[in-house]
Amino acid sequence: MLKTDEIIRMMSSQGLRITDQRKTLATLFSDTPGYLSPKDVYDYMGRFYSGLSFDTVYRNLRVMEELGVLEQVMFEEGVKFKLHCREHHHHHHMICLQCGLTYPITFCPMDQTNVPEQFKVVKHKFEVFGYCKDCNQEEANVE
Amino acid sequence: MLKTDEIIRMMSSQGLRITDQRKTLATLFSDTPGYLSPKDVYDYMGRFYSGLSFDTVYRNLRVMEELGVLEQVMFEEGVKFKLHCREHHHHHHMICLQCGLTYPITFCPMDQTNVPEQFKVVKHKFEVFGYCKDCNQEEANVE
DNA sequence: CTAATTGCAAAAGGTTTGCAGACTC
DNA sequence: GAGTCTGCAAACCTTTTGCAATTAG
Repeated sequence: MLKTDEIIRMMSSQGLRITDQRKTLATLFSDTPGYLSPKDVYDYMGRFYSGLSFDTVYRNLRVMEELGVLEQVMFEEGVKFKLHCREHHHHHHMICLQCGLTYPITFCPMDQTNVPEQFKVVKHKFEVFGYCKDCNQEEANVE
Repeated sequence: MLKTDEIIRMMSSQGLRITDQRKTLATLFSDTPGYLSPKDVYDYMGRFYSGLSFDTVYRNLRVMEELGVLEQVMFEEGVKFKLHCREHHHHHHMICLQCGLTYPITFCPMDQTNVPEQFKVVKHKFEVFGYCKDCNQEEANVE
């Protein structure tokens, strides 16, 4: 995982200015193991910046994504962001529906997929959703 | 694939009224091998109904989805619809980025995925994107 | 004839853009 | 000091909702 100051350094080296908000964003994402929606980010940031506006959050998410610090994924509920994986090998994710935590899946199903003769594969998506150890337990306790 | 009159019958048997628009919708989807966005549908329908409104398109897409005639999938570009697969077995899709055509993939990667001890899997997604035979050829011709 | 469907208008989300003042480097 | 970033306001796009008129069964 990227640490806060690595993120800061990445942004700074690209000519971006390091504002308080961006520091807080860097900390937020380096402390969060999973995906965050723009609203999640806005709510979190709002606790520290009273006059915070949604557009700034969006702008910073975009900037950080274009820079390769964050990666963006489309869920049923909308767009979410997380730190860009630093894994060197191609991999997929197992994602907790409760807390957003992700585990890497090293196995890639493409290796075993029969592609029709003239179909040119460009990309693929393999995602597993469920409840992680902790969230599973919580759920069990509630019942 | 479902044929137009099967779709009509399904809708009718659920107490839905069969309007001209719904007949056209049924035809559109039974003739389309792939995914359509609400806008695609609206544009197509608009050619036949001058006063067409977007909300009616949405309402009908929703109704047909709730009825199980259509299935809805989230792509990067937004929501899209296609005829609900009638395949009996669980399967995945290979999707053409150009024309939206889908091929079924019978192989399911979940069988070979190592799930961490206490992770409870709820659902998964495996999709392959690329260009189908026809669109591949077109692309080749353009170059 | 009755209830479902449609178009219109308007609202509700989510996301983007232009601008002037504030701030980083 | 120059140029970037921020908040504000407003625009934009997609999707939903309430209502009265229309239409299918």
